[in-house]
Amino acid sequence: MFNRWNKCRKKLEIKKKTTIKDIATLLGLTPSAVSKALNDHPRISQKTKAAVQEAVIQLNYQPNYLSSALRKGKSNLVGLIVPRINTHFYASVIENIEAILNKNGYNVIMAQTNESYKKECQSIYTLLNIQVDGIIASIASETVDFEFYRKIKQKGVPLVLFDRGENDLEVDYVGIDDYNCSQLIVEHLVQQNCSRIAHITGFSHTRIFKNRIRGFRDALQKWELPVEEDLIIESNLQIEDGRRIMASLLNRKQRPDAVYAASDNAALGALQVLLEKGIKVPEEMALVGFGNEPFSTIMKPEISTINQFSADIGKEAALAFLERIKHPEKKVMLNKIILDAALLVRNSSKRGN
Amino acid sequence: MFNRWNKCRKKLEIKKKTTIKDIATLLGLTPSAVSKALNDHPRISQKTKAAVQEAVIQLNYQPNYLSSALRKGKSNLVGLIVPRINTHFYASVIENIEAILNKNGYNVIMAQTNESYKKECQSIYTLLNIQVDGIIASIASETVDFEFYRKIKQKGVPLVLFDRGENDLEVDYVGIDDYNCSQLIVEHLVQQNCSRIAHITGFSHTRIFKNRIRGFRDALQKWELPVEEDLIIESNLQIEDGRRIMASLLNRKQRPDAVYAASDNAALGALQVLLEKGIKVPEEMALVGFGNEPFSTIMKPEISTINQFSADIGKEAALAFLERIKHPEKKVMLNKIILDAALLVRNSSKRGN
DNA sequence: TTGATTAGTTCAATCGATTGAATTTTTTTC
DNA sequence: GAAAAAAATTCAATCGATTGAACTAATCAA
Repeated sequence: MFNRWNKCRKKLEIKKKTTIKDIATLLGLTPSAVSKALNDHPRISQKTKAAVQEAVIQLNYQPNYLSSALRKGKSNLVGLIVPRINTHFYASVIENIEAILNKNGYNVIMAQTNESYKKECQSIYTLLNIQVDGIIASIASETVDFEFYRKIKQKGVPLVLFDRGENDLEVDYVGIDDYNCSQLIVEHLVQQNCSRIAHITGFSHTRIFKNRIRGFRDALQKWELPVEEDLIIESNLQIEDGRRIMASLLNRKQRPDAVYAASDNAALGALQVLLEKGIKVPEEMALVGFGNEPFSTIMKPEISTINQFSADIGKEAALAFLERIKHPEKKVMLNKIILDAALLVRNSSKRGN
Repeated sequence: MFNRWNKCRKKLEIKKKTTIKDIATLLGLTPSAVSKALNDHPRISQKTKAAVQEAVIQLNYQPNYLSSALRKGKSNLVGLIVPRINTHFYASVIENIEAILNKNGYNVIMAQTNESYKKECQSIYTLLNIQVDGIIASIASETVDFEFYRKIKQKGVPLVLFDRGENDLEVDYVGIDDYNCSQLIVEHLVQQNCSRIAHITGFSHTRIFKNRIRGFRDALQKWELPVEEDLIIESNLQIEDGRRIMASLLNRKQRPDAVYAASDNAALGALQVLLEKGIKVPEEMALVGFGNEPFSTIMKPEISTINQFSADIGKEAALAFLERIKHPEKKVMLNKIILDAALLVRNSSKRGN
């Protein structure tokens, strides 16, 4: 099939793929001399290099990436595995990873897992198959078995995790201090005179949520508030879950006076219910989200949230990969890069007292 | 640098890259026999094929994608150029393109232009350099010169455009009927007894916005409303522009009684201003957006908008590419696939009359 | 038994660039 | 002007899989 196409192109003389051979012929050199000239080899004269550069332009030469990748044993491709690209957080991380890697001669191959373990395994398999030079990933929420990630390590392919990481894998990790974020939020809410704080969290097998829960519990104790287990509620953190859980919280005899949601989506769902029921925010119920998604500022009141500085996370993840490539001899081990995050206090939790 | 790493791996015997050679040695065959067995060549016996399959599992063999790509002259990579991935629309298109192409053995390389012409040119250059088997793109808003896209065509690389297309390029295009969408919206607003409709549009050199404007004008005439040129306002369609333009519209002596924004973001900005100024929506000002971004339903009132069925756009774009690959002999020409879009009437434009 | 078929493999070239060693060319030195 | 040193280039193997042609067995017909 493809051959027919190639032949067809040849016949029509559309196919003009220039190779170093063409340049060599044109200049009366050998392909190897041309290759060395292109790679700025010290043993090639300036005159020749200049001539080759000229010919490159003349013949509109583009090096065949595949052949050089094959020969050099590296593809200059980096796999990027993310749960979803449709949040501002991931979009921003991706944008920054892409920018930095592009600048360093790498291209990014994207794979979305849609939070599915199966899709994640497939993606890893494919990326390894394509011979990527490294993989940067944020683990799907479904994933509890890290066998496939271990396979990446075994193959000697650099692996960097961000946001959703896993200590046991003992690889580079870039993220924020989730434990501390919970502490910040609780501290802030306590200062706003809240005393019964509910926490809508994600799946507790995920490390980041585990940490947020831990931080939440410890902070309550620090401020001498009772830890009520039934105020810590697991969810998928989507809008619907936020609505559902908020509604159920409101039905309790003893309502909480503040809600800390581990995502802006959940916070948004909660806020919608509060507004619909005419409950005053933040007076009757203070609300804090997580992630600083753009929509957190479009509601009235604007939603207080944690700014994760997604751009920095992307940058650091890309840099961690480049560092790994530069120093392959370094032993791969758990290397956590914890970035600052900041609490953005907005009207959903700002009681004027 | 990389060689050192390779040597290092060899020394540590981590490097276990099995090649067809290894399989050949194990089974007492030649590499070519193994290759043919793997590719289900008719002249290889079933027995041998079975043995090879067994060995593949035994040795944990993964074919070297680079070498086969080099030999076959195709990379199984498809370039995907989008302005931004941070809207629901593009995220959804990408998700569906990826799903379909993956299923057909292709991998997707993503490039974001951030609406920049320069970045777009770079992306095209890189993708061609990587020898992608095709490019699926949505043109950046800055782009007015299509030279680089022509280069794709010249190289014989299949090109499919979606959403932001260009007739002159004469390639496959997948999109919706923008002209008709404007007509739908005007018709709806007229039926809600609106008579002075403003239109916040995008950069008018972009074909889709040109079409929406044309549809808007024609619809006004059809309904015998005057076309007031100063009610058609160009913008970058972001929230801020929506706010700014809405504010200026409100300052006019003769206010419009409806606004049709060519993006949900612009509609959102407009709505914020309206709510802040206490103007009743839709009674005093009806509002319609475009794109059905998820946030269009989180405000009160919910924003009426156009559902572009982004999933279908993605699917069709991927299929158009596959079709092109399957029939390379077909002459490349303008081939428009226009999908249905639907007006979602919500409270921002639903006057109870 | 010989010649013709067919099945099953192997051979050898190829894709295009890279690279260390070898060779040729040029320059320097005595 | 010959020998030595330095510079520039060529040689040839390589990366790993693919593929048409060639070759060897085994099977069949006459």
